[in-house]
Amino acid sequence: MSVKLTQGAVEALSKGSDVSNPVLQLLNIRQISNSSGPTRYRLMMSDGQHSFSSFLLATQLNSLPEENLLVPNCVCKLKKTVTNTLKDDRTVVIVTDMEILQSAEETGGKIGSPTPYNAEGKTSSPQKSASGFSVPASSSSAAVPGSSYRDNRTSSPQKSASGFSGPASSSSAAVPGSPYRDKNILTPPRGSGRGFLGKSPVKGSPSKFSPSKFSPSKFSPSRGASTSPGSSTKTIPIAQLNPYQSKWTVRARVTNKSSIRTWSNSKGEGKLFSFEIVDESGEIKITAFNKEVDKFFSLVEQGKVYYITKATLKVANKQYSTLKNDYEMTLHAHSSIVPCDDNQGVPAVHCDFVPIAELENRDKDTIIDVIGVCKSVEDISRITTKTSREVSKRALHIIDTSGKEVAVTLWGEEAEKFDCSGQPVVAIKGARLSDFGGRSLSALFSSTVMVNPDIPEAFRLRAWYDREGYAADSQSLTGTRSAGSGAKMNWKTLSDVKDEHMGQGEKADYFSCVATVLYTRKENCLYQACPSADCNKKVIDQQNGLYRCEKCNREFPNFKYRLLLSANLADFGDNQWVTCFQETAEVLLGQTAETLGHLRDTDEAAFDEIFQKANFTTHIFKNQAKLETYNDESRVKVTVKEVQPIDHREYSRRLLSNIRRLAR
DNA sequence: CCCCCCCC
Repeated sequence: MSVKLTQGAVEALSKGSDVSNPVLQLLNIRQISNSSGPTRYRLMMSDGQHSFSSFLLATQLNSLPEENLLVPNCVCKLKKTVTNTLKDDRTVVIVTDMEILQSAEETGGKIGSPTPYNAEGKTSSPQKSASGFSVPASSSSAAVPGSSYRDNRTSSPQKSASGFSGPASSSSAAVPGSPYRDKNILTPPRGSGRGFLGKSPVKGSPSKFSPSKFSPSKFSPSRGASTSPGSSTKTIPIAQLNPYQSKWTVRARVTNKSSIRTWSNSKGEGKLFSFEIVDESGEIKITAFNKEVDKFFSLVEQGKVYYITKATLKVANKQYSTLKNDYEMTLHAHSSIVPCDDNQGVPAVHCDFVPIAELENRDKDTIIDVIGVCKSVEDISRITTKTSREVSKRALHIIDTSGKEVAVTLWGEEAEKFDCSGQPVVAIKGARLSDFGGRSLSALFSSTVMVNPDIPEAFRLRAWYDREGYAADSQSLTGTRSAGSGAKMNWKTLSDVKDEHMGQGEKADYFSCVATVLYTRKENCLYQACPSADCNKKVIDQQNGLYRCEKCNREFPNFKYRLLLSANLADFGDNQWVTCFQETAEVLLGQTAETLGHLRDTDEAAFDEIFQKANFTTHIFKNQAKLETYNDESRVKVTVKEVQPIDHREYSRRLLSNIRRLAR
């Protein structure tokens, strides 16, 4: 047996004590009859010592039983649970995240001889039910929180087996409002001051919220004892919100408020707006529809802190959200949003600004935060999307102290309303990086665009721009058709060039590399060329003081020297022979062809020294790789088109960010 | 109950 059950976990879970990632065996699973809403599954779990049948699977985990993964005898790790205690101290443990550690086949059967756990500690007298589920006698069907949902003291306890029964076999399931028939299970009860939630229930690991970011102590009663107006309910961290509790209040800052949008589809039409809130523990999206739009739209302001309570929690559709929360909220008629003047402990909107120059090294489609001075704007334009919708767009060009510039596209209302007067500082949280024109950015619906935000970065940028930035000769990462200068460099290592078969296709390939000159071949690097300004043809020495150009069909009394230099370049992984023509060879050797020709003829030692000095120098090379066929033999020829000195600051920055990217 | 993230 490779897995070990966590003894004592059943008792701990049922008491709502902290137990981290307990390992339990599933003994039985039952689908709860449900006429509306999603199917619910009830589980009987065992820790080898005790079994307990009041586990309930959160609906977002329904795929586990439906794909026959969660079947009796399999062993599971419960990664996240919520223990809810009912009025009469009965308990239900809702499993909101789990992992199957060992299949039923691998496990082979029931582990140990667990006895039914009796929460009250009374002597349990298990009874065999029709369904084969044994339950403590004292709890009967009521281990399921059926009646409590309705504050239904008058409904007599159901004696039916386990509360698992389907409609035909039991009266309990036929009780109107039985939670498992009622999608209200996802809605906190209202009216009753004591509903489903007795104690602070969330157990298990804080999950994706890193402990460093979310210290539970910060929410301890002493520190987080804020209360919402008109209620004695303590605020709870957003990370602890789930659909299985009622009477919660969160205190959080609005980070991203949408405009009002309308929809019309087969299911109907209406309007909505949404916003996101954050506190120290996490974030969540909130949506308001129709009447709630009228009620809350003007109240909710970007950046402000509110108490929010009585909204419906539901499982978030991850497809549409990048927020770190499994749930989202919908406001309803009884929801309340109250401004809170005390911002203490509620984090301001936090941005992790990426310097514009650094965008070159980030992957396409990455979501990043950026800040810069809006140096210029393009005119607004209307475009038609693939789905033939019309939308406004406007590109801003922002620059930061890295001296680099990038285009950012705003859409729709954001584009129409943007006021570029006075070259404001613009910060965008959650922009998407695109590779259009090299590198550019696009605002999403989930982006927050802030003009002249009150943050230190903005003040620094303002000061920099007004002092010197405005005059800077900036380089844009977003290339334009007219000026290719900002075009993206196609960085390769020399081994990439071979591995990727560059230059072996029909067309030439272009790449840039950082490489060191290992060797320059001084032999035959100079030739005597036609002295005509626009002819570089090699001339024939007539040995009579005249030089003949076949191309110009003329004889000249003179010639000019031209360079055609072979060099061997190396980087850390490979080397490569390349050809440098006149201009690039002159840069590499640091001399003009004329001087070199003269030296060769007059001072051979000085001539040699120039080549020695060029060796082991490192540059940025922009190259062309092209297939060349000669005598039926083809090989890739690499020609250097440009040699540039390395900006070491820029180079180290790129190197570092590449290392970081590779490490991710 | 929405869920559009676009274009050169």
